[in-house]
Amino acid sequence: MSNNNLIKGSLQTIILKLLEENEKMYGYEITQRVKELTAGEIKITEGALYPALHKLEAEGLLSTEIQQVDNRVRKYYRLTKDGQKEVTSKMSELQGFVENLQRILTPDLKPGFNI
Amino acid sequence: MSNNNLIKGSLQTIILKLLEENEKMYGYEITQRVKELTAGEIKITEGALYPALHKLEAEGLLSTEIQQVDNRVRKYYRLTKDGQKEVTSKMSELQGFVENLQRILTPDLKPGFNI
DNA sequence: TTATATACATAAGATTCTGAGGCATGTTTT
DNA sequence: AAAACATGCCTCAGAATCTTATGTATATAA
Repeated sequence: MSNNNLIKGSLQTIILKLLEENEKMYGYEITQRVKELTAGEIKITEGALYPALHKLEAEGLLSTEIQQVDNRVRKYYRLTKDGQKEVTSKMSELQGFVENLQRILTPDLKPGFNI
Repeated sequence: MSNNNLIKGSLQTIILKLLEENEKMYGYEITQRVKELTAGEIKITEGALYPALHKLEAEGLLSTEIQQVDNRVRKYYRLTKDGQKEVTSKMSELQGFVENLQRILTPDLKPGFNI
């Protein structure tokens, strides 16, 4: 909460990873999933989410599909083939970054410790 | 260094934590320390570092002290009392964020696992 | 003498976010 | 019935943080 601004750079990875696990999701669903997974501590704002989704789609990592549910429009996103490759890449990138962060912040501990 | 942009938001924490461990450091030293701790994988650019240091000083979290070393000027930074409190706060914030990130990205694992 | 290392700094531009607003429908609360 | 909340999409001004380039200056190594 206080510092959602740490999320910068990792939102794309979050989106891609959730779509790897769920095959297809719509925007609102993503915000709710993240909220529920983090006990309300991380809230993806719509002003961040939708532009991110549009960008990933424009890059060819996501494809979309409109569905009508109860007179409401839903825009489902799913991974393209390129998107599937990108998940792996982005995940190991983030993993590597977090490990480096730990090396800087906890100099007494060595790689592969508990957080 | 494909993605140093993941660092957004954590640079301040890195600076504060390094100063907690080392009592006083100067800018260039910080860039070198981070490079060495991460085997060259994270490079703090000067364009990011100096504005961050100035901001932390303006917020009263760091104090400075100029020293002349071999005809070269060094500007040493150290934590103020407020800065010392802030380290703890920023560290638990970052820790919490990383934990939440893990909950989102590795739904099969539960809190307190190995990275 | 040219490049690299040390050491500070600023500034334009890019990226990514927050916060506010807009539109529309359905349900629940007062 | 009206107001509030939930679902669902979207955009945009402004803030924050970064990259890349540039500038200044000294010392050392090639």
